[in-house]
Parts: sequence; C-alpha cells; structure tokens
Amino acid sequence: MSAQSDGQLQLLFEVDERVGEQLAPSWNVAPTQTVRIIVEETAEDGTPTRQLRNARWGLLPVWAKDRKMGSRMINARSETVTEKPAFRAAATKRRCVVPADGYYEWQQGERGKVPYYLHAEDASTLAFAGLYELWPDPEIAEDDPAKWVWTCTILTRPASDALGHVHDRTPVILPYEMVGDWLDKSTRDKSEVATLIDAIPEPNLVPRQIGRAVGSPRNNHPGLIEAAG
DNA sequence: CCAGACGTTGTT
DNA sequence: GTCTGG
DNA sequence: CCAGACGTTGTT
DNA sequence: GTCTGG
Repeated sequence: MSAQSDGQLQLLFEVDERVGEQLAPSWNVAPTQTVRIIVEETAEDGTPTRQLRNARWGLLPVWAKDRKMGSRMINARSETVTEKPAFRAAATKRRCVVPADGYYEWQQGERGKVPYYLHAEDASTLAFAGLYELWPDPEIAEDDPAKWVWTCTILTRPASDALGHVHDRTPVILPYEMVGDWLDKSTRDKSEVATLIDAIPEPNLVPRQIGRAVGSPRNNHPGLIEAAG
C-alpha cells in the first residue's frame, strides 16, 4: 500500500523529475494496478537524473504477447533473478525502487485467511527493490507514445526467523543508503548485481493483524490497516 | 532445424 | 529475445 | 496476493 | 480446480 504524496517521495528519494500523472493514494494495491517507481536515467553526458514514474505492477518481458502474463510476474526471486530469462535483462539494466508504506500477507487460520499489515517499526516508507521493463503493446501504433508500457516487479527473499511465522518470503527492502547503488546504471554485470543483492540486509518489520476487509480489492481506505483480531 | 517456454506463491 | 527439448 | 466466477437448458 | 478481475 502507498498513501504518501509524490512530494514526500520526491524529497525522501531525492527525485529530480516527476514523469506522468499523479496517482490516487491506495491502501489496497492489487497486481496489474499502476504503482509509482523511482528510476535513474542517464543523460548523454553521463549525468544521472532520478525520476518518479508510474508503472504497471507485473513485469512484462519484451516477448510477452499480451498483458495477461504480467499478473504472474508480480514477484521475482532474488536468489535467481540474474539467471531467469524473464528477469535477467531487467536485473542488469532496469532496476527500480517501489516505495510503499507497508504491505499485506495472509496466514491460513482455522476460520479462513487472516491478514497482516507489515510495516517499519518507525512507520518510515519502505524502498522495495524492483525491476522494470518497457513493453511494446502490439495493439498500439508505433507512433503512439502509449505503445510503451512501463511495468515492474518486486524482488523477494526468504523471510527472517522473526517474520517467518507469518510468511516464508518477504520483499527485498533497501536501506535508504543503498538506494543509490541499486539504481546505479553503471552496475551492468550480473555478478555485480548478485553481490549487491547479497549485501542487502534483512528487513526489520512489524506485523499487525488487521481486519479481513483488505481481502476484497473493492475495499480501499485507511481503515484497512487498523489493528483487529 | 522448429516449437515452446520463459514465473511465483502456496499447498499437498 | 533467448534457451531448452525434441 | 485474494475474491469471485465458472454454464447450459429450459422456463418465465 | 482453475481462471479472471481488481
């Protein structure tokens, strides 16, 4: 979920330029929906520019025939991301940060699935390590700027013991001081990227049991993250 | 050579 | 696009 | 990820 | 059980 304003994110991630329209805050972001990402573009003279952009959550590799494939590419395992055909090109060339206030996980309980909201102890914004792709929509004309669809995915890693009781995987979360390294376009070697991933520390998150309303994508309001149970 | 896959999560 | 399997 | 739909024939 | 929509 992400309810922070563009301005707050731009300040926090030292963004130079907002590209695209502002998105409504969301407390229930579903796969295939549009989220914000932070990327670095390199000018011809080598000057990096940090941009805040919109991207569809669910990576579409260049060879995807339609948008449906993206709904199954919402996560990428960090252990194999530099090797898998669907992700390796993006892993070396198109890394991004996906900002979020927190995220949800469901645990199977005796009476159905119990949702949890996971967030930083100090409620600071999380910087998910992500990848992005530009997918040429075959149904849109070459000369239409909308032809190039920005898509993204979020890396995952095994959960630490502290969170393993909720879920055995967690997103890869960058400490703020590693955001620059992650976005750095000069890191283009897969072994370098793997080393970078290995250096990312385990996230320290707090799980909060919340109400079941979050399960339905129709519900989207701040009350979704309130404690329940 | 061509055809077909390319992914993760969770559950069993 | 690129790799694997046949 | 979860929630919700998934189908045809025949009858009104 | 499996797919689609959000």
